[in-house]
Amino acid sequence: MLSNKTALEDLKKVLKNKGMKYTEQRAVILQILFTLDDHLSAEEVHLVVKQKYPELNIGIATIYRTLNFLEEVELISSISFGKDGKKYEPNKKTHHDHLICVSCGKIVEFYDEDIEVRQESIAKINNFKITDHNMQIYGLCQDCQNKS
Amino acid sequence: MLSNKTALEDLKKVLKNKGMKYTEQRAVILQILFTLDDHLSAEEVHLVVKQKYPELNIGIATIYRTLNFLEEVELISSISFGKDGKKYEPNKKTHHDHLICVSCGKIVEFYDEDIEVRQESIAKINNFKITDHNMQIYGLCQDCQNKS
DNA sequence: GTCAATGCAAATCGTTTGCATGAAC
DNA sequence: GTTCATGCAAACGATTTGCATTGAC
Repeated sequence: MLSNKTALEDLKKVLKNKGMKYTEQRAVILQILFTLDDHLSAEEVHLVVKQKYPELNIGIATIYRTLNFLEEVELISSISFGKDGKKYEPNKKTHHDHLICVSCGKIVEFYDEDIEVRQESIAKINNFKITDHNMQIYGLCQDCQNKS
Repeated sequence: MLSNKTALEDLKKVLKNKGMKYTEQRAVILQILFTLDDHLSAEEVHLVVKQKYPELNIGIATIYRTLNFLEEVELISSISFGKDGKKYEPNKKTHHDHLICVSCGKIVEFYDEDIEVRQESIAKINNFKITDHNMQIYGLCQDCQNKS
């Protein structure tokens, strides 16, 4: 479990290791993902940065470059939801999957041990060595069921 | 389970119902998905059509329009794989999920009753009414494990 | 002072749309 | 003959790239 603070420390460490530079842009993008702790698209991150740090005048290219980098070094991760495209979240938590409301877009995280175990056996049966997996359940959340 | 033949019949029926026209382009695209019985991207479908029916001189716009239509009327369905984007498959089979080799791109289909049941309970716990779900397991297939 | 990172604009990729032409009915 | 479907090219949205400038070290 990474806190906001340790994530920043990790960023500095990784950058130094790779001979890369610590910049405010990189720090800010990482912090936003960790403090908002939500699932944000690249554009959404851009909006938040512009709003919270207008003096930075950050470009969309930097957003993309930084998100790609942060994902590469595993400080954040991304998932592609059907229509809504790619979204990023901080790597704070252990593995989990997502319930997504098809009406309002709400995202609920869940973890199910039984499913994890079954996935392992399915991979074994098919002679696959798992590197990763993801699962999305789409449906109507309580609120949206009530509305209709 | 739809065979190649019945799929074509269904297509004709749907088109008539909707006051739309039966064209060779639409038939050919449907047939390719049913006979190859693989997971193809729009571009891949385009390539196959051009190769197998060069005289049709089919445009990429028609490919997209037709794939969208066929998916809408549920003769085919699509899934988005991480890096590889959207792929289409014929609606021949019952529901299933996918194992995907991260090295060679091979796709293996599977169905697991336990997982389906668990998904239902997870949705119930979170007050979601499931409309759909999908799950991908990424890993190395047997062949690619041997290579490395 | 050096080298990497940034912002900007142009380029690119996958997909969609507008429109004149051609094919199905 | 009417209407819908097609091919083509232009438009589009999301993402990436090239390049001159700026900022970290």
